Amino acid sequence: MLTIGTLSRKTGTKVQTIRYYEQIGLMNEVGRTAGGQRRYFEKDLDRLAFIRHSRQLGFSLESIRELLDLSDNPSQSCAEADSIARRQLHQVEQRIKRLQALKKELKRMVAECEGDSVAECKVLEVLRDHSECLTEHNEIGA
Amino acid sequence: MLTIGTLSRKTGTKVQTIRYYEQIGLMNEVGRTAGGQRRYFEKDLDRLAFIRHSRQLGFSLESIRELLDLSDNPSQSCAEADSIARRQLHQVEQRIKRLQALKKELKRMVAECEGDSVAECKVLEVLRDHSECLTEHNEIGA
DNA sequence: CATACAATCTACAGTGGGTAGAGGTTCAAG
DNA sequence: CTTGAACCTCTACCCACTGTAGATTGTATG
Repeated sequence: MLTIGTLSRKTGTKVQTIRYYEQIGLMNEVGRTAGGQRRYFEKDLDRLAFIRHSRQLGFSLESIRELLDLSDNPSQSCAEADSIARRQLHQVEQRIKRLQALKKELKRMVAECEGDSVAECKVLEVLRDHSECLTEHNEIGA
Repeated sequence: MLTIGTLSRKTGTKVQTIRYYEQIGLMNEVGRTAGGQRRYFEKDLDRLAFIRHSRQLGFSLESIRELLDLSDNPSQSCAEADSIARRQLHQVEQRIKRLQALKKELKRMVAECEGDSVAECKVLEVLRDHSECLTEHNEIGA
């Protein structure tokens, strides 16, 4: 029987976060002591570790919910889990692309800035006038 | 005199968002018609364009607030604006690094998955056991 | 057995950066 | 003068947590 603090330490998840996962139905509701404190089994620890690892790989809680459902039903096809992972991979690749465009633009901005007063600051000038940009970049909504 | 809708169209910013920027003090409060509708000048349009462009480059609203302050005081040193931009560049580079680690791990996961039932799904297996990962990856808090 | 104190509990508010909707009013064209 | 698009305020919601207040419980030690 594990306390919530033990789960927290073993998975690097804040106690609040574990209770939050329970609240949104990602972690199961578990048994309580007479005094009302949560007590966990090893399987709960495994589930939490799965969740945290998936989060570290950037999966949304919704995707994780689907993955957990699949994991709970071992006779189903693997194709769906595969497709969720591919979707995630695609998203990560898109984000990298966008960030690389940003990086390029920021580098240029910083490199060209050599003025001493704000009046001739290249950084501010570029921000003022989008037309000075070489690439399309749109981080908003990334 | 420009309406909020005109600003919205010219900058690609939702009307709600412009009002939100006013609410948090990023856009100035502007004059109103007798009926209470906002009316803007060109300088407000410029300011909004600056904000949107900065957002597209990934700057936080807090950073943008600083940049606007600098821009409003043209006699100050350029160094601070430069440092904000460098900080942003650094953040973008860090995010790219993290995402590339994720991409690598996801690619491996997807590539190795050839089982047909969930029981032997490599994707789920990797998620279950972090020790199967080659790289450190931590998207959480990115 | 009593006490101290860390850990836990619930409930609610706040983060960033907006977005959506209800329900009402104003502006400008015809 | 009527119509209808655009505007107004206000509130609640999104994601994935995080922080705080104030009360209670569990456990180690004297």
